[in-house]
Amino acid sequence: MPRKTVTIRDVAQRAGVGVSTVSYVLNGHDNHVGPDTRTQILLAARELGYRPNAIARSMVRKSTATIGLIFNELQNPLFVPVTVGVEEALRQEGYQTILANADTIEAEIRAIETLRGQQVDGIILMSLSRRYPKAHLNTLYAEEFPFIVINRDLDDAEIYQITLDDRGAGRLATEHLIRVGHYRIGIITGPMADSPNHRKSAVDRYEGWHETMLAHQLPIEAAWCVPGEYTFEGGYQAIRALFASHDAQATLPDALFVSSDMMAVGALKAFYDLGMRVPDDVAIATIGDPPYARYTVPALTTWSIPIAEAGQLAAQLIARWLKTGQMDGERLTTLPFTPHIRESCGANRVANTIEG
Amino acid sequence: MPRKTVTIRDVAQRAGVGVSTVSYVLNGHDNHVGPDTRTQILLAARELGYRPNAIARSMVRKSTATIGLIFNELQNPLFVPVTVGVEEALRQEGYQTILANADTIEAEIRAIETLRGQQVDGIILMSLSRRYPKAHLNTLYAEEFPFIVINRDLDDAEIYQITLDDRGAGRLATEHLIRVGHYRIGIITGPMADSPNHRKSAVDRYEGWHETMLAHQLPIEAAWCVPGEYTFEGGYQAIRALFASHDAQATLPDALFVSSDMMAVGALKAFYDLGMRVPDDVAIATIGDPPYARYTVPALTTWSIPIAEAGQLAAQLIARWLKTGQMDGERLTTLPFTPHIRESCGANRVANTIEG
DNA sequence: TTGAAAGCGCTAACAC
DNA sequence: GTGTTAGCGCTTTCAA
Repeated sequence: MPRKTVTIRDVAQRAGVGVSTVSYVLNGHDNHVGPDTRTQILLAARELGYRPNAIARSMVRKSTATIGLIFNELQNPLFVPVTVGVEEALRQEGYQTILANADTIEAEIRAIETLRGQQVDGIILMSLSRRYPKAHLNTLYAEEFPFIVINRDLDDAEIYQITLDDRGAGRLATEHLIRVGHYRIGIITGPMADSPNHRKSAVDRYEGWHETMLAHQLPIEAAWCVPGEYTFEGGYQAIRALFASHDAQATLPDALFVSSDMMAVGALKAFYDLGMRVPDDVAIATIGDPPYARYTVPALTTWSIPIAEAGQLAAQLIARWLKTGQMDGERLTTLPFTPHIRESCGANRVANTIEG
Repeated sequence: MPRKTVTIRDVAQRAGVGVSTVSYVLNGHDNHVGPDTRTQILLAARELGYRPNAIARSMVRKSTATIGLIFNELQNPLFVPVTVGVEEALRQEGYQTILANADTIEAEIRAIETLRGQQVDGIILMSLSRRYPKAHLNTLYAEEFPFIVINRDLDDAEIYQITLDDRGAGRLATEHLIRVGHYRIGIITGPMADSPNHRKSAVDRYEGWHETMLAHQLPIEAAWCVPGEYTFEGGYQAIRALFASHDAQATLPDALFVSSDMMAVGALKAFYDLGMRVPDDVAIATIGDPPYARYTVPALTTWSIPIAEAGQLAAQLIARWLKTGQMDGERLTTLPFTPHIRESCGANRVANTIEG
């Protein structure tokens, strides 16, 4: 049967003391409480099966030790790693995580209201890398409400943000391809500015590739830049378009920066269907390291998205913010991608040449 | 600057009414409130930027409209779909989701305490399919606290549970293989009872395969049953063990029930390395439909785990429980797996024979 | 139709 | 050292 809830009052009564003493002991503010009183109280609490009511505590403390995590696009594969990163880091700092989904800006505004109504101490917003209206964020900021934005294309020097260095990733991947001995390097892009599904990361990765090609004075063929929308299908079709239906005497790239893992898997399938071998006929470098990236044939050489780290960092920052009551340090942190060199770029060609 | 929090009192004052009237109006219990009083109140609330304090409300209502979701193993790929299923369904019912991680039973007990301390209205436990101590669940049950357990090997007729029909899935996959024309069907098993990482699902899937083979009077060779631990490596090694190092005159299976998707990917790679073709040389049916299952070469024929549905159902059940104040209906619901027939079992052999 | 007032369970001055 | 008490912001009798 549902036992009547045990309150601090019951404990006090049972221990034969006042409620405040119980409160002190239970909260560890008991330097000034006699040791036997203390024992009595602890005992009484145990016997009664007392469970502190966090809600009541929150009300007087005006802090709930919970923070809200708002994400848009549940189906986004980045959702897991952020949530994990946030949840773990927050738990270590003594905070609970409340989840809120928000597919649109209106929903986001509503979620923020709800979360604030629930008196969360802070909010972490996990986004697609895309530009959104930001009036509601400015309001939050003006009210000095603690919040951190991850991976949003946000043009604001004041709001605390964590972004991912997609441009750097494009650079690194392209440089790796060059280092390994390629110079005819094409790119399969994600949803660029002209796509309805536009992501800033697609543009950034493209720019990383582009500036690296420029820096190395490598040829940039317009035909070697094919859109793939970050999807398996897109990657597949991009390869078909590039390799299957080309002019017979056209030069083709011998390496590809495929700017997302899903597209890379599509590309792999396309090459398989085309009877071309990766990395022998064409090398592939990509971005994003889902669990299966190491199990494709060949395993993908890729740069992983530091999204769990972003979640973790956001959690730590906000925890510090709440503890110190103010925010210091950089407003914008940009996290680097991590390389995972596997098989899809092959061994170093230059080295091979020398050795063999 | 952080505006001082606006309370119902402020609104009442500004509207020139009592707090209770404001409360009535704000909660829609205003049949008996004069229309202009009503308007005044709404106006005042808007002007002041009033935001109801859910914590304070919870305290008096003794209900927080939040439910806790406890999962063990954050890295479990099933985590996303459950969370999504739970969160979406709960949101529709007007509840918030609080996340809690708990890798061990001790952590689970603690998480339950914390969550109850936070006055969640109910708890959903998402588990590995494994047997755990359950005393703490019995306590919960005895206290009539609303909670639902998903996917735990729980021997209890009273606790509300949702389980997944792994055995049926094993049956379905094996039957499909038979239907398509195979009868020498081996199995790669997951962590069975003898594994330190034991999962009940592994045993169930095995049994599904076993009883189907029996039912069809098909040969069951001990050598065709190889353990793979549900991992890529395990799947890979299992195939090597089975096909690479066999006695020359030994008969080999022409089809395999690979009881998890990850192992199937490992198997695919092993067959590739062995120079064997799937499904031509050997057909593969598997369990679990991660996003990449359709993008492998060949695409996997598989039965997807109804885990999002389980989350959704759990959410709906618990919402109903909370609304009606009691639980009715079945204590145990077992959810079926859904087939995704793709390429790894090949076309129907019998049909091929007839046609060609 | 409306308002005053009594708590919900807890914390933290403040008094003893 | 320990107890009394005043709220935190809200809902909901109960009177008016």
